[in-house]
Amino acid sequence: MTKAISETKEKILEVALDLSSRWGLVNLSIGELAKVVGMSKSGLFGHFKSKESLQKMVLDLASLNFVQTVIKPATKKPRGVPRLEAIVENWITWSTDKHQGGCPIITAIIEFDDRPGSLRDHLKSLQKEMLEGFKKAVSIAIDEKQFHKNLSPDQFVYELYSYMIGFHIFARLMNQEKAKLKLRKSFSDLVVRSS
Amino acid sequence: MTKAISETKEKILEVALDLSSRWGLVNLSIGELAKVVGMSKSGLFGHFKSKESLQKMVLDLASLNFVQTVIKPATKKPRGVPRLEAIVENWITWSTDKHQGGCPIITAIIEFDDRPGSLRDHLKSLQKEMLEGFKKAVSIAIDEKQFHKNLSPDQFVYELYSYMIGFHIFARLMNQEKAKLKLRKSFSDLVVRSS
DNA sequence: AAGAAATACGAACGGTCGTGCTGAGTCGTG
DNA sequence: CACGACTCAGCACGACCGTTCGTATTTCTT
Repeated sequence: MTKAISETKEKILEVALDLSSRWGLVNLSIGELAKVVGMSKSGLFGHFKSKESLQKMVLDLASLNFVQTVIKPATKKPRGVPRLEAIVENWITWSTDKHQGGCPIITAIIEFDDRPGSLRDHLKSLQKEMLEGFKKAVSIAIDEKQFHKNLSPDQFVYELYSYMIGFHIFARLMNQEKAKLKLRKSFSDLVVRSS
Repeated sequence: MTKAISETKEKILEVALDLSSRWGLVNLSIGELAKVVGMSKSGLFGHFKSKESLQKMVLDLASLNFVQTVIKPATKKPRGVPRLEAIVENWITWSTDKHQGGCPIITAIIEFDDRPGSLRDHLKSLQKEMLEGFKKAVSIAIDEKQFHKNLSPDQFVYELYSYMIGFHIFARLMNQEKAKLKLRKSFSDLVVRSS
């Protein structure tokens, strides 16, 4: 299924991801994208049969990048709390350093939460997958006796996820370093009261 | 400064707020808006000299509604924790029952966090005002000895705000009733550990 | 009642949107 | 060398965008 992607297509998708992290997937324009990439609108369009398919591929690239920079390095850390800590730190890096416009997935979620269609469904399943991964990491911490027995992974993940999104917004509303401090403080408190 | 707004203009702005809560302020189209309201594009446009001014007025209406349905009723509750609880409950109502597309302000924040301009500045100041209000409510709870002396209102507000936004997203990703339960649980835990 | 101002309309503007078609250039394979 | 497959540019399409203009109708002021 995962066919080799041509070099041009890859380049296009990278630029598209960058643009859409700033202006959203909906307002990603093929003409503008072509201008930035340096090719004609129709030439670029030929690679994707529709805008929706382009958007879907951008989403998949974003989720691939997310796994590669946030999840995968974290799995090399010891099971339990250290792994969760790595996820948070990697996520901060991913959402601030790697994307000019912040986490492109959060942007997409807000954009599509009221736009029915296959893109929204796709996004939902990507998110569910991610949340399941987080839940599993929490369960492992419970198994390792780092978190207490009756902690609800669901609730933990809800709070963690909320802090992350809260950071994403606070970072743009106020000094970004302050927002990082807040996220780290809230997260470590969450860990302490879960232990 | 607060001139009387004509009936037509009010009606337009109400529809515009409804539409933009679903599809965002950026993608709010004057032609579509006119069609829904039932008047001509140019006739509608005449009320606002530009799209940006329309967007600004929609934002102001949203913030006015927010104050009226979330903040004002809460100030009638006893100082401290009951007032904070009222804010949370009113906010749930505001973001789920009163708007088809969820809290329009959150949508706008995500849309404009990377779009420099006067709208973004306006939005930022509205948000800061709101956060200051929350902080004040927390400080009151400290003064009333309901929260312990060395609690940081800043950190409390960050967590509360994060839970709210987290709810906004979870409600669309999963069963909405479950999301409400999560928000209420996290909030009451927050209150307990702040006391 | 007469004039001024506000309101709303239809038509049209230049521009951008996503998309389709045609044809030229490039490439690997026989 | 010739062939088909692929890649990309050029051009054009219909639709919609925000905005302007001229004009008819209503409403307010005097």
